[in-house]
Order: sequence, then C-alpha cells, then structure tokens
Amino acid sequence: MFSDHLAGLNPEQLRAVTLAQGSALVLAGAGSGKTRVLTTRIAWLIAGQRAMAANILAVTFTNKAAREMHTRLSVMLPINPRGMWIGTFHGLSNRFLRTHWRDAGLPQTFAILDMQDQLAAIKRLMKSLQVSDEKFPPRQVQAFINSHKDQGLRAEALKPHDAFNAKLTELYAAYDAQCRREGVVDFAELLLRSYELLSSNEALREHYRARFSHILVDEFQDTNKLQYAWLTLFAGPHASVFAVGDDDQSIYAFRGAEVGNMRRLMADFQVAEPIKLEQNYRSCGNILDAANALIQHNDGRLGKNLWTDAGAGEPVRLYRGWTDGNEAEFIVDEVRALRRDGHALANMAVLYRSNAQSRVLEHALFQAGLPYRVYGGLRFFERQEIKHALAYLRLVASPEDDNALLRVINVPARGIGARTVENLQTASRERGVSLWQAACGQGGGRSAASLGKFVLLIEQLRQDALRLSFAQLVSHLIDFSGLRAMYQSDKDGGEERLENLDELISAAVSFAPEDPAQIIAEFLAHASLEAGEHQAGAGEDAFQLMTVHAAKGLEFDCVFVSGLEEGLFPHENALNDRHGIEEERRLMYVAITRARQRLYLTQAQQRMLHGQTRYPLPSRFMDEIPPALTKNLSESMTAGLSSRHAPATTRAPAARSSGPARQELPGGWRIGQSVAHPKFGVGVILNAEALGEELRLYVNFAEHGAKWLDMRFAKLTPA
DNA sequence: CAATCAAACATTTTT
DNA sequence: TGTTTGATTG
Repeated sequence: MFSDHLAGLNPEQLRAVTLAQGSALVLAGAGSGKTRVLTTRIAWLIAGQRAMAANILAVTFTNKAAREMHTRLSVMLPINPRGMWIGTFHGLSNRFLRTHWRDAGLPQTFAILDMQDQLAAIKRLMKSLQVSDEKFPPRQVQAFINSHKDQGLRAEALKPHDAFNAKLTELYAAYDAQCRREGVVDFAELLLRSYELLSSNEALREHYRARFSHILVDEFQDTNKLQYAWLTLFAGPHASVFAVGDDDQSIYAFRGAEVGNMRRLMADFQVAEPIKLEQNYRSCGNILDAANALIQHNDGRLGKNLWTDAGAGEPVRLYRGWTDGNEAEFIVDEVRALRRDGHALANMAVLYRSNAQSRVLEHALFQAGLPYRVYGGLRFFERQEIKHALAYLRLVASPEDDNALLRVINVPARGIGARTVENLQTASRERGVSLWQAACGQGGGRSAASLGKFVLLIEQLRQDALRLSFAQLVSHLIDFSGLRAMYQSDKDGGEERLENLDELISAAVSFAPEDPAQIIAEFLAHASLEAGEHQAGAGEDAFQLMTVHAAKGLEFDCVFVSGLEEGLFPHENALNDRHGIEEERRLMYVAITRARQRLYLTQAQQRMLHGQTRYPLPSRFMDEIPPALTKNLSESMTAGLSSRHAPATTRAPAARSSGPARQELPGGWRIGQSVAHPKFGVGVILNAEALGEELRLYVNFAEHGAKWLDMRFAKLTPA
C-alpha cells in the first residue's frame, strides 16, 4: 500500500508531501530527509491520481541526484516513471531542444560544448579576430560570456561602460555568432536557448504549461537567475511549484547562484510561509548545536534550527598541530584508531577548503599505508584520449564541426602542422566555409598530401558508419584513426589510456538511445552532459578525501574538517566583504553537518602554501563554536590521547624545516607564535630581527595587518 | 614537429 | 612548492 510510504514521515514532512494545492517552499535542513520528501511527494501525486506521470517536471542540479530520484520512484511506484521529465536543468533543456531543434534554429544533431571545448572555441575565435590574449585572457572571456548567459543576458543587452568591457561584449557577440554558424551550443546556451524559444513561441509555451502542472525543484538555493526564469516560464500562472532548498547551504554564489530566489519564489508564487524541516536524522546533538551556533552569525537567514532526538553524542574534537604535517599525522593516527574500533574507512572523510591541501594528507596516508581515495579531478569523458575518440565520432556525425576537426586533425601526428592548419583557417574564413570544406577544396599546396589523407580517412569512416553498428563504429574509429596505435607505442601512461578507450567501447555497447536514428548525437550529448562518475575503485574500503564543496549531500560517521585557519578557511579571497565571509560560513556549516557521530576540527600553526611558510591565525569559525560542545586534543592541553602524538611534534618539524623557524628568540618568542598586543589585538609572529639589544618582531595582526614592533617598547604577551 | 626548459600561477565546480 | 602552460630549440 502506498500509505506505508507516508507512515514513516514526521508531521512536517507529511505536510510537505501532501500539500494539496498551490506552490510551496520547503526549507529543508541538512539531513532532514529532503530527497525523501521530494520523491514521496511525486509518488503521492501520482498514486493518488492527482497528477499523471506526464504532468511532472522535476529538476535537480546533478545527474546523480536525478538518477537517485528516478531509482527511488521506480521502487515506490508500480509503473515505470518514464513519462516524467526528471533531470538536470541542462539535461531537460537538451531534451527540449532535441525535440524542437527546428524552432530553436539548431541543426538536428547540434553538438554540446563542454568547458574545455568552449575555451578552445574562444581561443580560436580570438585568434581569427586577432585579439591579444594577453589583454584578454581567454579564461576571462569565457567567464564573462558564461556569467552573462547565466543571468539571461545576450551581448546585445549589455551596456559596457568602458573600452575593456566593450571589447568583451564584442567578443561575446562574435562567439555566439561562431557557435550559431557551427551549430553548437555551450552549457548555458542550452538553458538560454530553451528559455528564448519558449518565451517567443506562444503555442509551444502553452503546450508545455498545459502539460506540466507540477514542477519540483531540488537544491533550490543553488538556482541562478536564468534557471529561475526558465522555471517561471515553464510554470506559467497555474502550475504548482514545489521547491526544496536550504539557504544555509548555499555555497555556489561564486558561480551565479542567487539565494534570493527563495524569497523571490515566495513573492512570485504566493507562498505565505515556508515549510521547515528541522528534525535531523543524521548527526548527534553536539554536532548540530555546533552547526546552529556557527550559522547564527550570518544575517538575513530565512531562519531554521536543526534538532535531533538522538542525544548529545560525542563532543566536537579540536586539534591544533604545529605544522600542516603534524595535522595530517594526527588525522592519520585517529583514522587508524577509529579503524581499530571497527569503523570502515569509507565511513570516514577529511574535508578541506581547497584541493591544494590534499597533498600533505595524501603524503601522510601513503606513509601510513592507509588506503584512501581523493575525489575531484578528471572525469571519464574529460580525459584526452576519450575526447579525441569523441572528436572523430563528431566528425563522422558532422564533418563541419570545426572544434572536433581541429582537435584531431593531427592526432595522431600525420604531418599536418600549425602552418597547414593556419592556411586552412585562412581559406575557410576567406571563402566563408567550414574548415572541413576548406580541407576538401585544398587541391594544391605543399601539405596537400597529408591533408588529403586526413580527408580520405574521415570520408572512409563516414562510409563505414553506414554499415557498422554504433559500438562497432566506435571500436573501428579508434583503430582506424590510429589512436590505438598511438597509445600502444606510448611508453608511460598509454596503458591506462588504452583501457579507457576500451571502456568507451563498452559504454557504446550498452548505450540505449531514446531514438536509435539519433544514437550518435545522443551519445555525444550524454558524454558532454554527464562527464562520468568521478573514478573507478569506488568499491574498495578507503578513507575519503574531498573538498567541502564536493562533500555536499554526502554523510560520514566521522568527519575531519582540516585547515581551519584564517586565510584558508575562510579563504583569503573571501575576507574582504561580508557576503564572502557568510558564504565561507555556510561552507563550514555544510562541512560540520556531514558528520554523523564524530567531528574533528583541525588546524596547524605553520602551513606551507605556494612554497611559502605561513603562520595563520586560527579560523574565526572556531570561536563561533561554543566551548561546552568541544574537547581539545592538542598536545599542550591533554595527556591521554595526545601522548600518541607527542613524538610527532618533536620529530616532524626537525625533518621538515631546517630554517630558523624553530629557533627560540631572545625573550622566549617563537616565529609562528600567537601573541596579543594591547592596541592591535591578536596576531602571529612572522619574522624577527635582532641587532644588539634591539629585538624587532614582525607581527601579523588580525585586525591591523602586519607591523614591525620594537620589543624594547612594545607590550606583547603570549596569546 | 617533438622535446625540453623556463615562467607563471596556484579557491570552491556542475552542467 | 608543484604543476601546468608556453616558448624556444634542435
């Protein structure tokens, strides 16, 4: 019976799931069962005949979340939920544009540019326009284009106030023209184009509005302006919008997310009061109290306090090590101890603010022989060998794809150098045709032979595609193009790349298209939109390393949040404005709420960053956690646990830093020591200078910056 | 056209 | 400090 699914819900969850009419905003705290509410509501709508599968539009941010929703639904509902539109904004826009490609002014088999492709396209454009990439770094141009598209702004809509922005705007327009010419779209374009098509085509708009009576959105706090407009357009005046989010977990403002969309939704869709899910089923009381205390330092929250009936649990453990190496060793020791106590490594994670911090941790873990797994990094479809193979596939589908052609025209090396390519580009520009057409028409010339060979290669592949199955084609083009041979003769790394190419073939074998006639286009879209799970090896029991961002949505028994130092977490680039600090604080909130049973907050007094030793102050976030909830494990503070670490303090620094950093200065001061000054407040000693009787200390004060102090006069005390 | 060396530069990231 | 990118050279 379906009512069984409702029985396990708490009153607020039940209220959200069974909301009869109108729109709703569900303020779902960390670990409050938001995915469950979302999926149960869809099931409730359908099981109770309140909606049909076809009336449902459910949007998520990641493919993983969409898949999970799909899986849960197929368990709850007797029918296969195929009629529903469940997916990411981009996946759904892609689906929409594949259906209405003609109306959208796109070729039927339009290709999708990922970030790499887009950057390459921009570089190519700038070269052809002879724009200096010194004055206009391609990455900046890319960011300019994407951020404006994310706000729904075309180049024509911009009013640049200076010459620099005028040029960027001009490049934006030229880039869009190039994409249109080549029939490709980037990620943001998928949404923008869908939005524009729907907003200009009334018949289409009415059709979809009549269809989607229920629109559900996950992670609503992460929507940007364009996504909000997209949703509003699909919703129209009648649809019920059910948005689930948590303003305290908004950590993507830096890529255009607008938390303000939550308030906007309440105003635009007449939501009087958000439904708050505050009961947490994940963490113990002390962890939640710490999170609540921390986040209260932010202004303008919608307001929410997590609670649990699970009891206080263990205290939050604090550790302050001398160096980043000590900090890592402490974590390794604790992980080992926890493992002895029966915790699986996979249930433990260390979170950090930036990827650079993983190095020290990996080093310590490697030394200790503990299996670990680092998240983030290159994904499957982003690997160069895969992108090469896909570029050949794109050329088979459409040889006019300049991006693809440039990628593989000389891979493997076939004697077509930069010179030849430049000639080709000149020819194509002059005659206003694609590179492929230019290559076909290139009769004479010195490199005609190698170029002709390439043209023949592609033509042959296109011929072969007609008689081969899709999987056979993928396999064949890897061989016939020479890619396989190239990696076979490659001494280092070639092995793994060959394995990946084989995996690509397996992916092609098992790929199930919606429309078999469009299998190549669908496979390529899939490759762009779903870059692939992070890596293989998920099955092994391993300690987990990742950034706080990557940890969002995950949970672990034991969590270490490392590098809690001013300048690192909060990151120095965020220290300037209040918004920056508040986003960092939300990030810390996310980090804390990942832990189920045990939470460690660790820091170092001395850290190597960018090849320079720093002496950071403890993170302000540490002060925002009530001492009553914590237990300090640092060497100087305790005996029991710390005795295990005591040798590390004396051993490691000697091995790591041979410089003057460890020396005790006259008067008992140390470099890196935290000190207090009556006027300047707290700070850290960065450097020292001694001349006879005079001792000068260079102290970095939290509030007043770095200053030289003459110790004959300054009233400095150890902090 | 490949290999080697120097210089720049180094949050967070999904689609 | 370590990596990635680019420019130069053979």
